[in-house]
Amino acid sequence: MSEMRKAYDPDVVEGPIFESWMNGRYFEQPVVEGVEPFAVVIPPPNVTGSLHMGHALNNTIQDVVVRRMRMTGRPTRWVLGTDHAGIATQNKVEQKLAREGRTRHDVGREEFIERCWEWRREHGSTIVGQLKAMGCSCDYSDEWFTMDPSYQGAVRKVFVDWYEAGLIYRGKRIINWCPRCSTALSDIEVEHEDLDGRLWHLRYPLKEHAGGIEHIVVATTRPETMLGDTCIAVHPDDERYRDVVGATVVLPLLGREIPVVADEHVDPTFGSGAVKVTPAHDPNDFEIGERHGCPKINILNADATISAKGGPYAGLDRYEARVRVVADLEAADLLVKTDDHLHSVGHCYRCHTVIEPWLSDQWFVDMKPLAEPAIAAARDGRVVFHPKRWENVYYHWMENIRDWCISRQLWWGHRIPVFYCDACGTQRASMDDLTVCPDCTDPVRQDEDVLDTWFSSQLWPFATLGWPKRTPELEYFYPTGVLSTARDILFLWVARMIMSGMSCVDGEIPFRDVIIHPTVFNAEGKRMSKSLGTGIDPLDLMTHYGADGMRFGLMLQTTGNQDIRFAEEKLASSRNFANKIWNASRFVLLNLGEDYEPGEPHAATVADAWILSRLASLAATVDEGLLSYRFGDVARALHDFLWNEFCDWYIELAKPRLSTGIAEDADATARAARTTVQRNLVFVLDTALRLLHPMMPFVTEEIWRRLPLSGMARADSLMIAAWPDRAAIARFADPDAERSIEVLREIVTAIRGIRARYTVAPRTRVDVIVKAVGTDASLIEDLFGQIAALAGVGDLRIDAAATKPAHAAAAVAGGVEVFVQLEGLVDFDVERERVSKQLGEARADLEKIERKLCNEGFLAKAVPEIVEKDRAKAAELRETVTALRAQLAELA
RNA sequence: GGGCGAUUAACUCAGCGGGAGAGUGCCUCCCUUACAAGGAGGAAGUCGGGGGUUCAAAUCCCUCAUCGCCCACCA
Repeated sequence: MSEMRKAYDPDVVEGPIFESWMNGRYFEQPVVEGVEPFAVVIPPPNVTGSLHMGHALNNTIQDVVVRRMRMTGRPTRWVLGTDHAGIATQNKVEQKLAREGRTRHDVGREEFIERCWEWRREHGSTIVGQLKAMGCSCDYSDEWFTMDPSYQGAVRKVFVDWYEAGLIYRGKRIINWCPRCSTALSDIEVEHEDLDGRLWHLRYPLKEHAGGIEHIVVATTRPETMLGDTCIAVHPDDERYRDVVGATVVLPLLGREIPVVADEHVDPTFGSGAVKVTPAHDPNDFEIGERHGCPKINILNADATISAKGGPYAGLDRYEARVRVVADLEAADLLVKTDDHLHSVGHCYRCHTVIEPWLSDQWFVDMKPLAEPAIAAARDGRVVFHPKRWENVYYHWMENIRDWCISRQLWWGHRIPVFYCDACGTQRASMDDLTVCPDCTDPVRQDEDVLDTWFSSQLWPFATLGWPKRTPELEYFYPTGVLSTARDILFLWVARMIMSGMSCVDGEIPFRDVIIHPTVFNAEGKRMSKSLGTGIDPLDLMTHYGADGMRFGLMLQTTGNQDIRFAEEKLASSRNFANKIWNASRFVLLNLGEDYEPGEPHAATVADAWILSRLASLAATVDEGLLSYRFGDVARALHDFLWNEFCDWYIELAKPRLSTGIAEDADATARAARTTVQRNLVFVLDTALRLLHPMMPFVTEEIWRRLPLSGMARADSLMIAAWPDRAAIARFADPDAERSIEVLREIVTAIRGIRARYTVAPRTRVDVIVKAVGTDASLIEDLFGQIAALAGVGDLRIDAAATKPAHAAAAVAGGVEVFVQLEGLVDFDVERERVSKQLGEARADLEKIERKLCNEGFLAKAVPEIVEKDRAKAAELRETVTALRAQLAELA
């Protein structure tokens, strides 16, 4: 094993460590009969994607959960794979073709799909390599892709099953059409954005006056859609329009005659109370049209130009047509007015083009029957959301669920397995590719469309375990344990996995715990976006801070909050933390030497008892914290223990025994003391490294392999070493020792404070008198040597009746007085100012607490422990005030 | 229109019913044989405003303000 460098260098360490994990095949997990397993499926990144901050966070979370579980001995598999990402991949390949001056239609469907596979072969492993760089412990030997042949079989099976069960149907509906992607989208793939628009008020003349009315005013935000109007609707109870219901309106510009109908949907208080109805381009208007038997005129082509139905406007782009229609209406004096109007406009979630509601034939899934059991699964606690509040978001969506448009007019994806026979007019879904009609033997044609990518990714937790085959993996690892993801795909993916999982796998949920992690925003609080240049590349972060530094920095920021405003300084401090641990470990290892005999930890001194007690507390905090997914709390606890307790105090407290025990003239007692402290250092470090490993896998592994462990404690890798048993470590809990070290820390800090105030050189010893009585005195007496060592004290004396020597600076710490002899150094003005300030503060505190103790309500109603605690506090403050008064008097 | 989250030190955030904390930054001193990516000491906050509940409120309730997110058939 190589020499430990002075500074931890992730570049040198991470590669070989990861390779050793791969070689050890620790990531792989076969079926082990009779032992309860634990599985996690990775949210499959898009095959087009590269690692972004959301991935970095989410995969750190999963790796932490998975690594902890693996160390507990549960057979653990983290299933890996990528998503074929229909629209995203198709866009990439189309862009590539465009650079060759061609479109997908030039190359044809077959070659285009081959191009997509080629693209996947070239770029598809990018993100997997990046996961490895992060140290993610996925099973890389079992990588899935949502277009794998077996996965295609699973998708097809679900489609056919649901089709035959009547859950999938085809219909002519208003769907969301993206003119740029040239495909339908589901409702939740549309992102609504409030935009400043306009509300145009148009005057539609009646063919013949009715009830004294010559024309009806209607309002619209999309004037060009008037080309497709097929009726005017008013509310049935609206007195103003009572006489025109049933009358005929002459549609401006086109001259089409359309009726006025009465419909409950119209809000009589909005605008004029009359609505133009365009059944082919608005979902509400579609409903009205259905109810009144009005024609549905589609005035838009797939690319959002005006269709032949648009008369003189045919061929114009939708926005150009808008301008022309408005201008023509104004010229005809049919434009009443134009208001500014803030309204919500739908955009494609892939390319942000404004979508058009468009009437077309599409495939849908009837969701209500699927949603019911999935709602019940959350209600009865089989599926639990973390944080819990997301459960309500889930219920709200699931209980108002609408049918899912699953057909996409793309080429890259799972082709809809429905075959049409034009000869006998039948259609059927089939597991096998059909060429001829089973009924009439005429040739059949397959549906041209592919399925929504989410239709295939919803099968991820069971299709990656071999479903529809009843594989041993499926029987063993399903349901999985944890699903961690971002909140923006709660509906798109998580809810649908629960529904499809329960539908396909015997009603069994796909996972028990759902972690909805925070969204990572940049330092300005804006969404990280590659295209906007507001993103941060996790790979850059890893080169600066190491994989461990990035991971731990993210964990520190993963609190209950729903957003993270990314703070890079947390990564810097995490890198420093790795270095701190590295050096502390180097210190421990350098102090083991030839003479080290491994053995059990032992609380031989107060310091030993204290650090073992703190370790017991840490083990409990980390274990409970990870089980309840409170990553921020766990990271903080590890950081505070290792840095502020182990490094700052225990190692310092250990130094005298280490050096004394190895001196030439060391006796048997001194040598034994050295051995004890060595064993304690190794034990505490070993345990802490195990607890830290899930969050900082590389540095912990590198150090741990160097520790001289034996027997049960040893393993080939920390990855597969035993997770600390917090119940077993709990035996070290020692509140008395914790209090003692607290007093020691206060006294040492007080002496150091005085030294700093008078800039006493580090090597200079100072003489100190401690004024203490009773238990304090004997406690301090026990810690004499250690206080002296830590505070640079020469002569340390304890005296119950001491008064402050003339040339001393004084401090009050933890109820005892400390006098530091500083011949000729003390500045009495400085001391006076300081002591009187402290006295003021102490008196204010005392006054406050005494008022409280005089309050009868407090004495009667507060819990006894609190009253007792405050009484003790008051007593201590009284002593402090007395001491400070005396000091001030002496300074006068 | 409905729902959710946030508002604590200059910055990023913990704390969520009993004496205001961390990291970063800032000030002073120190290359003391684990660590200068460090050590020691220090300054810094009427816990968004206003009500209320309670012996006790940063913490619970109401309300207002500001910022952010989600859902909704806002012509």
